[in-house]
Amino acid sequence: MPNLFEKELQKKSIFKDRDAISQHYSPKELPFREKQIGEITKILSPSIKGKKPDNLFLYGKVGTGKTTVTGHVIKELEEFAEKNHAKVSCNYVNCRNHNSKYKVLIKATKKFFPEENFIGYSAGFIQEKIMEFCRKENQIILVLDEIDKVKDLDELIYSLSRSNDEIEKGSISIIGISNNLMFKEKLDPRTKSSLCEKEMVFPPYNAEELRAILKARVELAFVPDSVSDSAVNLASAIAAQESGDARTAVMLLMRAGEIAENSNSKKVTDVEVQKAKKKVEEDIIFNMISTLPEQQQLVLKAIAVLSMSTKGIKKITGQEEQGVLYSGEIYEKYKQLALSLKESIVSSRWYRQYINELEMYGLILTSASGPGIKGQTKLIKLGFSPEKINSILDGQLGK
DNA sequence: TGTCCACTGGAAGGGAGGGCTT
DNA sequence: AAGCCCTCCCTTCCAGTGGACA
Repeated sequence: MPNLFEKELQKKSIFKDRDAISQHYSPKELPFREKQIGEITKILSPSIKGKKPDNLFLYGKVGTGKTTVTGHVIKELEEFAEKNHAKVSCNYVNCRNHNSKYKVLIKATKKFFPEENFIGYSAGFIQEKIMEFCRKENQIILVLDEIDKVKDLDELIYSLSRSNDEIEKGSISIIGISNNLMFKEKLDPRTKSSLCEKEMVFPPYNAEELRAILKARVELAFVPDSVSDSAVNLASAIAAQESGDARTAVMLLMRAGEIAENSNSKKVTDVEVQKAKKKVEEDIIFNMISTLPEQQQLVLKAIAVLSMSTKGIKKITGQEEQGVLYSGEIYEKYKQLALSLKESIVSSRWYRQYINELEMYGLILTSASGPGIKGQTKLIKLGFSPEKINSILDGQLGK
């Protein structure tokens, strides 16, 4: 009897290199981003000569290559600087994990003084440490990814730019990256003008571009001839239509590959991509629901239960519609459910807040009541099938 | 036209918990 | 270690809204 693992590893896989199609893989080639790479390179090049590059602000939707492109240019810059004995030091901070001025400074300092631990020291002290590093003629490039997550960004930018004014040698430049297009407008005007000395937009990829990107990835990740052309076309068309997001496109293909593999099929075709699309969507809904607070899950449950009952049938402007509910009756049902589960009950005001959030997540659709309905209320409808949502919730609320 | 109804969503504030600061 | 402050989650209060009904 062969060993279990031996058997498993001997299975023929349609994946050649699974990593190449995972979310974390950063490709060596970055097609359709030559222009952006060129511009960033140009903006950062003064650092080699010991001059301060302009601050740079990059924005564009998720999966348009902002982080990958920046990472690529920075790697090249560091390599070149080292070869030419230029004192350039690049530092990447993801602000999702380091979401305050203090945390960003701590993370940034760690790279320059890897031996020391600054947690507990005041922000001023830490900043002084960074300046000390700059004074040794160092040019620092600080990449702040997901910069919109920093709570006191105005202060961070302000104090960094002031440090720049105070030191005579060396400098700190900031590359801010954000996928929130509205974010820039909300900044303090001074922060804005300081951060956005140079700006660059990463446009979404179109279907053609996505197809080329996917094709290249398929060659790296899959065994030859295991993915049909039309599967690639379909995946890129879906992604282009939904977001122009390369990450979604890649994920779609990876899931399709897994589906093909699990069903012992030797080839990824349209069918697998369609299935993958459905699966990805379900995963998203599942994740969204399972991270909701319990009370909010109960509100959703109330909507699902009512949608399935005859209460969900309403006559609005003469027409019968299935699954449309009034805000008031949902609140009543929610209270009932909470009571039966011995849960506490949130106020009606907070319930409305929950409803608004559920709409933002796309789990429900709402509209204002019009003629034919007494009073002023919200009409609420589930965004997905009540049976499906109900079954997910049963798994969650049982816990 | 006025009153009632069934809500909506802003504002202010409480309190628990967590993290920065001293 | 202790204090302080901030954030998050939530409540209370309330003015406002658009339709029904007399």
